[in-house]
Amino acid sequence: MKLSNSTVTAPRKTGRPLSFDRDAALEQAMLTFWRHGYETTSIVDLTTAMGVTAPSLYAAFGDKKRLFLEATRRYVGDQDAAARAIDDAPTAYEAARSMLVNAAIMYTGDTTPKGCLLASATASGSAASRDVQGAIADVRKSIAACLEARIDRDIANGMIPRGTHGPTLAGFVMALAQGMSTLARDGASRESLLAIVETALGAWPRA
Amino acid sequence: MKLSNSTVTAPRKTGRPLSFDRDAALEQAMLTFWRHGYETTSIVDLTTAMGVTAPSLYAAFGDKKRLFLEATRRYVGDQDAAARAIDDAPTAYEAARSMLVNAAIMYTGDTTPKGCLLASATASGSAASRDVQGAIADVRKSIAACLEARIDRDIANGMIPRGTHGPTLAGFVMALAQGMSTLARDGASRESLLAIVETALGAWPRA
DNA sequence: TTACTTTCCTAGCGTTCGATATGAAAGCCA
DNA sequence: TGGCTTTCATATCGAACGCTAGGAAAGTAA
Repeated sequence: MKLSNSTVTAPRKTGRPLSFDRDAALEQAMLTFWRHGYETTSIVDLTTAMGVTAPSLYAAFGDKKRLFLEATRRYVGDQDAAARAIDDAPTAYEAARSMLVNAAIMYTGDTTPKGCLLASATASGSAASRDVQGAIADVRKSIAACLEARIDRDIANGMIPRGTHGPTLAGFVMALAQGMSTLARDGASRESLLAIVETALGAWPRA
Repeated sequence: MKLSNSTVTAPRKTGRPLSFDRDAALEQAMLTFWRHGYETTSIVDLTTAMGVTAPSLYAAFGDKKRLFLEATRRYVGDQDAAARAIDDAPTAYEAARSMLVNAAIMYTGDTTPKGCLLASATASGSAASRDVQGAIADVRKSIAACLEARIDRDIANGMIPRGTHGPTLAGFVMALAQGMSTLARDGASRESLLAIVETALGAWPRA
């Protein structure tokens, strides 16, 4: 299941070359949105973090909304390995486990903001940014659908009891992952989140 | 365990009386912050919803920050019954269950915004509002502490296996509650959240 | 060198932000 | 009635917002 779209940037042939590393600037933008959210990050916050002036930002990324969506694709791309792990895991249980463990680790990095960009950056916002909120919600839903599909495979294979409701089990894992983001933002340690994951997996349906 | 502070408003003796219902205006402010978040709600949004001009808002509530904190106290007050239910529940299991069920119901009301104000209103924000984010985090932590104390009682009473780690179990319940807010914002139905709660409770430690 | 293309920086656009000065209006109390 | 207190509506304030016009600068292509 595909979670991210890759943007192919056409190489320039003439004209003055870019004086900054577009990829590194996007990384800084992603980190800034991750830390401070979409609407609550200003253009000045971004230009400061990216080391770029406002006109350069707009020339390279369009506008604030498109920069955020591209930063989000980059963030999700960091989780593509986890997405493949969902499909390729030996069982849906192992898929959910690795997904939650990876989340616990990613939310508590030393060199990155705490929590999850998808959980916090558009958790609230004005009516003017409803489209952006919806775009991030769609990313969450695609992850849930990926997990749900893996769970349904195990239900069909009999590795999960027949009576199990796939959407509920997937929703349970998603809710836990999103909620762990709040705990991480509140200062929870990586170990405490990993312990919560182990406890949560006790709810996995057994034959 | 106490979760909210009540503000006693001294009754006026002289002067022109208030032309609006302060309590009803606060209710509308609370609903607006609930729907759109703290920083992403403007003063114009508030004055429109409250039916009050800006100078009246500032005279009655101080400033935006104090209005939000008072609105938050009002929101938490709506959950005081649930907080007492935690302490008075026959078991920690029943406390967690009623807390999660109440959350699922509260997050999916027909006449209120979806999700949880405590989970979304300050999920992200600029550095300028770090104090407000911290205040809301403290409310979350006090709820977690309340639940954790109830769990510890059951561990001491032997109603929960001795090896159980109270903070982890409380954190698990908190993470689920916070994460269900995201699902509710994404359109999850009340029934789906209640089903997730039932699944999650399968992780509760058994003797 | 001379066009041509593209990015660079400076400065500032119009709008919205949170918050307020000001004086009239509306109630108590003498 | 005449103070006195407090709230009212009008009209902003300076700062920050997202965004861009305009011309110099730096590269390629002829």
